[in-house]
Amino acid sequence: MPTISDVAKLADVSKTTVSRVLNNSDLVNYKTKQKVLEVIKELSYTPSIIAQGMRGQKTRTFGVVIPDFKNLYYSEFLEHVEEAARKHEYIAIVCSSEMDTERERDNIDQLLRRNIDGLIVCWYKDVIANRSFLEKLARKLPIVLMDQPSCGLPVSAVYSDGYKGIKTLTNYFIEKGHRKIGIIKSLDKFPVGNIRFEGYVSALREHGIRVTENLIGNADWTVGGAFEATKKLLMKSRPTAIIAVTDLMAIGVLKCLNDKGFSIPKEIAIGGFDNISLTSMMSPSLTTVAQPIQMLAQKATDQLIKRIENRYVRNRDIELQNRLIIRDSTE
Amino acid sequence: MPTISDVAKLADVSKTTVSRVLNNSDLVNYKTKQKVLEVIKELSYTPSIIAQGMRGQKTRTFGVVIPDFKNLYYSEFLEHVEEAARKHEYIAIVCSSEMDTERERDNIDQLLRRNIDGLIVCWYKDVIANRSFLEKLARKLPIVLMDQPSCGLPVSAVYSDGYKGIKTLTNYFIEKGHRKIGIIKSLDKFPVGNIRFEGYVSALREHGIRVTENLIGNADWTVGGAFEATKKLLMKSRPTAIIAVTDLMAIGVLKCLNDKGFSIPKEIAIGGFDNISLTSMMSPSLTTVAQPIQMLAQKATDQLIKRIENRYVRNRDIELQNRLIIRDSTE
DNA sequence: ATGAAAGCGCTAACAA
DNA sequence: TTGTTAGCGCTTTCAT
Repeated sequence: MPTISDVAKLADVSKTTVSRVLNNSDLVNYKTKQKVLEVIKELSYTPSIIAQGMRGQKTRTFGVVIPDFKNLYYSEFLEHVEEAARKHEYIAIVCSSEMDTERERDNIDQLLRRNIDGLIVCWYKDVIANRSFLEKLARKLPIVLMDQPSCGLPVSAVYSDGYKGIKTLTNYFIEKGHRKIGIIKSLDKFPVGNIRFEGYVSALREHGIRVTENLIGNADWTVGGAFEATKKLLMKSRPTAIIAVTDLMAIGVLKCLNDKGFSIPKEIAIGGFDNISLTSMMSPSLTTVAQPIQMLAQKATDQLIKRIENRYVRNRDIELQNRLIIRDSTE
Repeated sequence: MPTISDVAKLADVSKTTVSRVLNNSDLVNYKTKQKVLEVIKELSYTPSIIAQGMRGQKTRTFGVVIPDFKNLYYSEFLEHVEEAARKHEYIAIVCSSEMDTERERDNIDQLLRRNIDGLIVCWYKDVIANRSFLEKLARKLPIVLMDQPSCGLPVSAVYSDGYKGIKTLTNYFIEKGHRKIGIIKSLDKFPVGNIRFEGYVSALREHGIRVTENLIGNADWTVGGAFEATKKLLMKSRPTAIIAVTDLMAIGVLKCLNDKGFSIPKEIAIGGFDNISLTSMMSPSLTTVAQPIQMLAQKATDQLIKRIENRYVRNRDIELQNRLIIRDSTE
């Protein structure tokens, strides 16, 4: 790889002049500039961002940590983050923790050591329990937290309201006459999942429907996990509708119901959350609460870059609307 | 972020000594080492890989370019690449070109400017047509080409034999008595897709079955594309089995057949390629040619890192075996 | 309008 | 066993 010195030598100018040309300074004579540009082209030279970063403390690179590459919600998210980053000539380094906390911290360490300018954190873990970790991190560089509000932490946050989303979906089922509505929620204390679950509880309560333990299944965030959870749930009860707190899990629910020979939506209806593109390609296609994934990604990226480039930009919570999309898995 | 100088000052030694401690040199007194380690811990200092790279020309970072984040084959591939990279304390920067050539070159440029040590290229584009581009690239850094042989290019390659895979699948259908076997292949001249298609052609020929245009559908590599292609195909003919050259596309085929009310596999059987984890979660579960995705990822990463760390390691083609997995989409 | 020199954080060659 | 010095590729004073 040619360096700025190579260019300088060939163009018979100083490194400074080359640097000026690169940065479009107007303190350089037209002819000189042309000559330098020619040499740059000839050597197909591009400045090393690493070296630039070394000097200027900025690498035009930010990190993205996600829990799981195989969750299509993140696939679509990443696709849009990448696109948004490109527009600003930034590049994203993506790390997946595969749902392992230690691995996640490790990944973040590795990213920090590579002088990233900022970080987008996709987490379904408990923000509060990780408060001090996040606070320490936020002191080092701008952070955007995805899919949940910032809860007073010194970070920006971008999300849609999972509580409202699942509540709307549940209300829809209730309006359609369903009374025995099952739900496949997430294990443990993952606020992203819990908040959605709370929406379900609230909708039932408001309609005077009792929340019963045997209509509630617990699963990790995978298709297979939801499949198993649904199996268990069906041994305890016979709902007329099942909600999954993510589309990926809804696919597992669907598989289980299909295997057992239930007619969908006639015998059991299904609703999901996210609106990943695959939902429309299931049989039957899945009713879901659509998150504006592209907009979420774009807002997150834009907000992060704004904070990186201007230290006076303040953190903020950006809430976007989700909306119910009715498909064939409900009547 | 604290620097090596901060540590040196606080520990009252030189930067060199700190550096020695960091790199486990044994030329440092035990007590000094303890003191330095203490300070390192106190400041929670980690050396900047950027600065290390600036000096030593290595960043322990490699690039991965893929065509599409939403193809679960790549999701799974990435998951395993990440894991393999971690073992060597490398980190991968992933860029998706979203099937856009210009964007891909752009991404590669951006990666190069960040001093990556090597590059894994997932391509279904024509290697030959891009020969000079790849040759130039390979002169700059070690390259591993995925999913197709190196065709004499100065790169390493890791793949399983798509020709043999689809041929095996096709033969299986033929043995089961199928004669009208449709195929959804990829658009244009994408060798990865074409090679698989050739396996289909060869199997038919060997059994004296004519290859008919109206049993062949063309699609991009998406679920939706395959869905449309299947629709078209069914207007021209009524196969008893349909092969898709990727599982993702098989999902599109399945959706189309389900929509039309065909009983699977009784009226029409389906076969795919890749064995992404979702295949077992479709209804019915999909018969497919399993690529050893994890092993492919691991071999690719290991080979790349070997080449990075020892310039005398030679490029090689690594071919792994795929195998047919029978599930419910075929009898 | 141009260039020389210093310095970003680190390591390696050389000296002590 | 430890430290001094130089330099990786770049930008930014500060001179000229």
